[in-house]
Amino acid sequence: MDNPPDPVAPAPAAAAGDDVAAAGVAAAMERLTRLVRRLSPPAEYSLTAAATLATLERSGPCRLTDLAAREGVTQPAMTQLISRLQAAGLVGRATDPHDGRVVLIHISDAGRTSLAERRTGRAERIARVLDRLDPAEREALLAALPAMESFARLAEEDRPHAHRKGAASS
Amino acid sequence: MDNPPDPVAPAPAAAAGDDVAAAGVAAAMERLTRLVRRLSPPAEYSLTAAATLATLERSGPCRLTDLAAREGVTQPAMTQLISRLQAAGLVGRATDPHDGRVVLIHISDAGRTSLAERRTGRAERIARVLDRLDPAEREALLAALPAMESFARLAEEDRPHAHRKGAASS
DNA sequence: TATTGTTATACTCTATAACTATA
DNA sequence: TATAGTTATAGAGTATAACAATA
Repeated sequence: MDNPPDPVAPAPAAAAGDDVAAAGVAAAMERLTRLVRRLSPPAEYSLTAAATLATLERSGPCRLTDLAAREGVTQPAMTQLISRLQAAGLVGRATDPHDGRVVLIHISDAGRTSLAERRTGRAERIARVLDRLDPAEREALLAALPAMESFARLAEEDRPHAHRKGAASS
Repeated sequence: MDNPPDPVAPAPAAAAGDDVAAAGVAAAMERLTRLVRRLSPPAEYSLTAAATLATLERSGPCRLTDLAAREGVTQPAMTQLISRLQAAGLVGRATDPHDGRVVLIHISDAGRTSLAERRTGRAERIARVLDRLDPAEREALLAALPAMESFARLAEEDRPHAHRKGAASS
């Protein structure tokens, strides 16, 4: 694939071998990302919407601000997303009795159903591909699932500060 | 951020077979997708733009229609994307001498440089996370990279028909 | 005053439909 | 007529800034 042309480049907190490993992981993630869009149903709702629903299902009612932070979007963006989801009947709003400012979002039964259907559809497609994968590779893929979970968790924790993103040029 | 104490139960660990496996893969992909957006803060250009550039770099000059099909977007969308990338100096257009209708897109040196920078930046972040991953898990993740490649390739072949509208779920 | 959330506005990206040019 | 690409227009999704309500 791509070979880092400079063997010097001392990464701040990474060993030398990790550079190559990271490049491989990066390439794989790039490819898998495109894949998700293809294996997902024709965009009944967006990726963020699906992720938000999943979070609500997994963690229960959640404040809007927390949701926004968790999904990596701004508060206004989450307000609008929730409004769309609410209009579609997939989530509900409720005010916190202890704090009048707070809005608690919860997934509805329809939301759970929709999420389940989406997952089923995608799982079917994935299963079809897995079925055609080399057994050894399938084994390797499944063996790496816990690692992916850990990786994702670590990566989500790894952003106390926004790593100098150069003033977002555009 | 404050409380991600979920004991991590992505798949109801059971030896049921491909169904469970697919669900696990689906969950991992869902999570990794969100991750890509966070680990790719450059936002210099979109995910599709990056993927398109990568395709052009990997496969050489390409017809616009082929690019659109390959990236899973419509022809007009690709026309506009290419126009943006061309305006940014990252790709170039050329007419096919054999067929006046055809437009061949090629990546420019600036495009290659930009792509390399993007990859480097992301690889650094990934390396930082990998560094904190449990050695056994890191091992498992790296061992699964070829499988991910194969999986992605198979999945891309698995769509003889373009997407149709309606009948979204399942 | 600080927070939680909403509204206003602008921009990016994508899709469908209609169009031009070449084969 | 069929194919390759563009233009026109609409809509989703997001961000920043300004605002209202509650603590």
